[in-house]
Amino acid sequence: MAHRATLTQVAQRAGVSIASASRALNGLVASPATVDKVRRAADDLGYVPDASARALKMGATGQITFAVDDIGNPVYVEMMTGVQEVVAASGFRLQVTATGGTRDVADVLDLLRSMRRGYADGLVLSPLRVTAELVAEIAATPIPVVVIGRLPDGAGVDTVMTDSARGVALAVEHLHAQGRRRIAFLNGPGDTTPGAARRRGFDDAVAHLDVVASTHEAADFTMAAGREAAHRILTAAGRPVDAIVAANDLLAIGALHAAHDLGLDVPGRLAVTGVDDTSLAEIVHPPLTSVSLDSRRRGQLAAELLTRRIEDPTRAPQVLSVPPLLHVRGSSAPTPQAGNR
Amino acid sequence: MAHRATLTQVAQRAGVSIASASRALNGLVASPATVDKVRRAADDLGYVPDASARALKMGATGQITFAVDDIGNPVYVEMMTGVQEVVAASGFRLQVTATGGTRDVADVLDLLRSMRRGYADGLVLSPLRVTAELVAEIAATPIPVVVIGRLPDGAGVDTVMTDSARGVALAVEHLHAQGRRRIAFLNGPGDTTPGAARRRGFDDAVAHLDVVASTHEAADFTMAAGREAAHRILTAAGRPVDAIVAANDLLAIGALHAAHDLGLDVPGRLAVTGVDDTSLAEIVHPPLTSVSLDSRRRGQLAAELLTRRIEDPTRAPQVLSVPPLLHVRGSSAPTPQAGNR
DNA sequence: CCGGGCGCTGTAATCGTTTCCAGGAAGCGC
DNA sequence: GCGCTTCCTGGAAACGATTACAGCGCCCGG
Repeated sequence: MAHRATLTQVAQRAGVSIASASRALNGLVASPATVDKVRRAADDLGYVPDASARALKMGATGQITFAVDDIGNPVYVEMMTGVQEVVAASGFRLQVTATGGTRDVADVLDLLRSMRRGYADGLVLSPLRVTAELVAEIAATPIPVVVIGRLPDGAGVDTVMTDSARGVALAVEHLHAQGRRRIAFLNGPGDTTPGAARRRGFDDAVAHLDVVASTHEAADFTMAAGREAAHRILTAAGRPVDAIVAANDLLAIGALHAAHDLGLDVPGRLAVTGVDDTSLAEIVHPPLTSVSLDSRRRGQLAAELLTRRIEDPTRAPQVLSVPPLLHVRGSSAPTPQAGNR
Repeated sequence: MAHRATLTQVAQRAGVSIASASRALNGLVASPATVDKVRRAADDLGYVPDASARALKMGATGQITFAVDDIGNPVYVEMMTGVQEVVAASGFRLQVTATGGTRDVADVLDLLRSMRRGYADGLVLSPLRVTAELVAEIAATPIPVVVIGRLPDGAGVDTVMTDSARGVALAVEHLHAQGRRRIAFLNGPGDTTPGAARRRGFDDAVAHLDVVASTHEAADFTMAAGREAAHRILTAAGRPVDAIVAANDLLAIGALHAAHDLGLDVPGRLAVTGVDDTSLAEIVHPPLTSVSLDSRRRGQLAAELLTRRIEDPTRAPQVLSVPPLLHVRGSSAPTPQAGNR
């Protein structure tokens, strides 16, 4: 807990003015002799420039904020990794803020408002729910914002999206090709952006296929909610479903558990697919077929958009998209009798 | 991207001096009339105080940094959650920095040095490896640091530890009580702090038990490394082991996979236990018996120590400890046919 | 020998806040 | 009416850095 040296002290010790000291340290015009003296003095004192003072003077903090709704979900961890990679490479520091639970949209508004204090030079945001208020607040934020997700058309904000509707369709088509004909869709809350998109994808996909389809909503994008909802699906009266398409990996894993609880063989009696292709997909048994939306890549792209916009705030807003990709694993294996486990 | 209003503008609009404006907004002495005028002006202009300027003047940023080695491990996510809870409640903002991969200790030193720039008012650190250099650098850091883990005695740093050696012993004793007698310890890198402690715990525990014990090291605290090492353990010549004690959940899950690859029934032929009791333990099948070190609680405690020290930097350094707790689940069920859960 | 240009330096202003200090206007008791 | 306290206010100095500007010495050509 030693005390910090200031530029004034360095200048004093080197016997020059603070202006010269600053110039010497920043590689601006200065005689070799001065540079040498100042360098030595700075080293002796262990001088490091103060971030707040520099930020105040320069009008830039060198920080970027990533706001995430639910740190518990590995998806966001992966996104964060992607963001961090790019952000660190550009010389920024990453600041992560958890905007509370999934239920509260007020939190993220608070965050946006607090950004006006100038904590960071840019913000990456991945909101679960998009309201008009949110869009307005983003527009009013004095620093560049990049959204991972989907905003209303013409929002004029840099965005990285993915076609998760198409992703769900990929899963449905895959299951259909494997001969599954009674497919249930296990969605998260329908009023969230991903919930709405994935439901649309499911509906569109089943519309032109000869399958018996049904849709169900879990209370949350969590494993517990998925397990509970899957129980309902699997114990409902009538002919049993032979496949569950879950809107995300956590829900899918909940479905795997429900199947196990009920003694249903996966993939023999029931196929299950997830979305996000998180690390969890390879951890469970049977390994989970899942649609990758490449969260890490989305994080990288978002960070790139952001750093580019910080450099040149006049750029036209850009919308990038990452295509979904189906990863087939054991949970949707073609034939029952392959019988792993 | 509207431009930001400054206190000067607010004061002008309210027709008072900036001193009065500042006082009015901060609830210091000011007449009701002034407060009213200033409030109104501030609202009109959408004024929010600038963080950098305030930080410069006050010498405090209102930020706390949490440095984590490996965001991929759910343990750290849980710790982060705990830290965030306390930190947010105290009015600080949390900044998370990933200090690269597990292999590089230089990173965390860089981070510590960069803290001297005054980015934050405090730092929570959970280092995987502790070197003399690290301890020295911590001592030289101008802001309070709290370490989650274990430092050399007398380091004089606030610390939150857990008795992970005892934790491993709990697992061993449990397995012994269930009748397991040929127990393998699946450790991560032995040169890490947790690796060393857990190995010690294992050695001590088996020393006074009638078991055949062996120790093995995986390259990393990851599932892939655990699977690979467990393969070696399970295919070694001689009488087969009937239990694997893994040094963490990821390794344990790797072992579950290896067992499955080899067609070994868990818990029938082989019991497996993990450490950390992460959310993954309940995701796998059979659910993993694991020793909880309550990462979230450790995060909370660390954050509390930190905020308290920030308030009063003269406090004597404190070392807190969280006791390990064994959570028995299916992967170590007593008898194959009991099949609980 | 003198003036212009060049290279380097120091003084001082500035970023947006907070806060010390001095001073003015009331209010009060006498 | 006078002195005192009380309350509020504005001016100005910080915090630690960057940087515009002016000034200094020196070299060089004419």
